[in-house]
Amino acid sequence: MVERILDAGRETLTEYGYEGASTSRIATAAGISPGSLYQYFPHKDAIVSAVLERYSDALVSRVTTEMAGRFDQPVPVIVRATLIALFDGLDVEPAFLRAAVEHGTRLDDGRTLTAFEQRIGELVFAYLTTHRPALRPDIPLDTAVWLSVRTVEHLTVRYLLDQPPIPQEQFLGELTTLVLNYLKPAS
Amino acid sequence: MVERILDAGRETLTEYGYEGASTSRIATAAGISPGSLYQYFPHKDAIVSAVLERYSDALVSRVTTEMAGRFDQPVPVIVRATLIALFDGLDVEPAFLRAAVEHGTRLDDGRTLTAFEQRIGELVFAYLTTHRPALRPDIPLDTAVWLSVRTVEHLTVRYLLDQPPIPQEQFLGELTTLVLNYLKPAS
Amino acid sequence: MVERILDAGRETLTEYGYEGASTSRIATAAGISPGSLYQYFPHKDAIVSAVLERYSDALVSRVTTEMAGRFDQPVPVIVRATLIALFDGLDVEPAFLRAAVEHGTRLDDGRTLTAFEQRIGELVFAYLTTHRPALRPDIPLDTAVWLSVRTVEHLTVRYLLDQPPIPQEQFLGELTTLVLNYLKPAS
Amino acid sequence: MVERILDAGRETLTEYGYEGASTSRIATAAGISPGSLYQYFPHKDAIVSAVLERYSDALVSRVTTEMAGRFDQPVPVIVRATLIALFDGLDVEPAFLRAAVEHGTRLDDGRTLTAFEQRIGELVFAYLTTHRPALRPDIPLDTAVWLSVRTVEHLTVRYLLDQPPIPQEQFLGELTTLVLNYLKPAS
DNA sequence: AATGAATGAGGGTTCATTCAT
DNA sequence: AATGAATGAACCCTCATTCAT
Repeated sequence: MVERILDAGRETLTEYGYEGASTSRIATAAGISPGSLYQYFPHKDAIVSAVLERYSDALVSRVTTEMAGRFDQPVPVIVRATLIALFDGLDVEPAFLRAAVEHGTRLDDGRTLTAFEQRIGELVFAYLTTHRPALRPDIPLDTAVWLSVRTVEHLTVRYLLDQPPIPQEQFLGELTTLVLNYLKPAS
Repeated sequence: MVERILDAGRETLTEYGYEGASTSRIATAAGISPGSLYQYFPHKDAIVSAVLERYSDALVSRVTTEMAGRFDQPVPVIVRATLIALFDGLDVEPAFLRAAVEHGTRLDDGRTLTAFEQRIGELVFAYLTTHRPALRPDIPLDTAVWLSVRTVEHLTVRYLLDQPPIPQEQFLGELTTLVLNYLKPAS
Repeated sequence: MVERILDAGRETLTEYGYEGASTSRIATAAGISPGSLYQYFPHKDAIVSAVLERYSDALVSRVTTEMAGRFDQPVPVIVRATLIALFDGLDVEPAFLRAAVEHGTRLDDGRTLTAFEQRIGELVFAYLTTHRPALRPDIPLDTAVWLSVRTVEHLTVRYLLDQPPIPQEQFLGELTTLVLNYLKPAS
Repeated sequence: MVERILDAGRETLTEYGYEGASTSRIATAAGISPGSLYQYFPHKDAIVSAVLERYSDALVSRVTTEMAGRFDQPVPVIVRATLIALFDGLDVEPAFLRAAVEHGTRLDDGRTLTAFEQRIGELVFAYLTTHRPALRPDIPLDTAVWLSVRTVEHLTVRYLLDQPPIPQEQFLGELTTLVLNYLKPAS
């Protein structure tokens, strides 16, 4: 049932956008009455947050799996693999992605987004730490991770949302270059 | 009068945030009645959009001026100067910046943001075109601009909004490195 | 307009009782839309409170006038006159009186009732002070006033609400006796 | 089981007040499910009424016992004893007393209160009848009882609820005087 | 041009009651 | 008997927009 509400929430978010996702619409989409929503969630925001958290978790999980299997591989390989995993994970209905971003932007509720970036950041930090020798020696790791994670995330989202006239292959290639050139030592 | 409404809109956005900026609050701040708003703007969103457009214009103008005076200078110099100009231009009241971002996220209204990026992009494109020899030879310029502009913009905004524990100097330094390493030829 | 809402509030209270007096019913009774209520009152309770305050004020005014014109008359005369003034003032539609009592009972909102009793009490206190020699010498005035006011008020309300099989003349006579015998010196 | 619900009802009334005493809270307090409430009571109000009736019964019983043991004693003695018994009986948690009064005020449900007053009234009537010679000769007994009972009850409740700055001793003394002076013959 | 009162659909939420299990 | 999830009408309140003045 929680599941059903979450699905309905996602549908509604996708169809009506962040602002248009009213409790009554969510209830209708779930095939239940408005009151029933409150049997499972304390208030509307909890529903929306849960929807996004579920998605965020799946994404983290996906990226984690991808990286975990390659901790011993060289930086270029893992960066590219990670980028692709993230790209694929974000390549859902654009309308839903847009709603998620709108939510992530919200003051109080940015938590889900922040948490997502935090988790991905930790992962990246761990990996880079073990590969420090392959990196630019003077790099401040914390800062580099902060920048990299947000850059990759944002560019991917924007690419999927705005659909600029850039071939997907080229986009991924350039994004990879962007990250690698930032991390690697001046040859 | 339009001016007065725009000022009021900005004030209200800053003080009450995106959601809290109701028409009646804007009207009050402008010292007029709610009805009068509609003499100058077709609907609320047009007001908010105009407020942000004005800000966006100022920002473009600022960056343009900065770059224009240095078209003959080497890439690292101009990149750094541009970054700083943008940083300073975005370093307004965080509450306003946040409201602007919230609005920029909106489906229909992303236009202002898009237009901003478009204009900055053209500028950067023009500059890079004239400095093509100093760049990585295989770089696809359109794409590189698309990536660079959005990266710089977003990271700066996030830095100002989230205030991560990164010294400003370091942030600007790393951001510069990120961009330069992406553009320059492998040495 | 405030007037119209207040009248509508009173009507609604009378017709539907305290619990049944919803904002939409009040708005309907006033011939306006629900939203308009909030142009004149900050929230529902303010409307109900104002309705009752208006009634309470009228009542205080009536009793005050009655007493004021007789400050120089002997205790029995003024007591009886006051009782009758109060009786007549409370003799409105029983349904409205009932709603008023329900409201007076409410925790937060008892203020109107308390204020009413306070004001009547002050009046009575002033009068009795000037007639102290005609009273039971050992009487604690504050306490006596507290008791008398609440007794008279409550018995009158109950009489009007419950309509016991007691002739009105007898009720007023006995109530007068009750108060006078309490105040006067043991003959 | 009915007992358990009644206890739960009282607890809930005390803790959450009249308005806050929802069926689900009562059910929770009783350790059963909301649905089970309806196995024992036709609707919510029946529960609340029963809670108050139980309390009312206890009160009547207490007063009855007190009076019964003194039918042969003089009026002042029994009046004072009765007043004190009532006072003590009403001196429960104020929150519960308040809830009881709120309920007693209700249109349909005033029955419990009325019944309480009726029963106490009968008792008082019986007593006064046997002591008629000690009373004011012209007193209409029915009416006198009606007035006395409601006066004593209401003043005591108000005293306990509003906690005016009157010492308890003085309150009881004055209340006794009020009643006795009303009943006794002009000396 | 300017007003600002009026609108009214829509928002999120509560809760007494029902009924399939 | 007992459950407790489901109901759904009703609640109070907000606010972008309109329009008579």
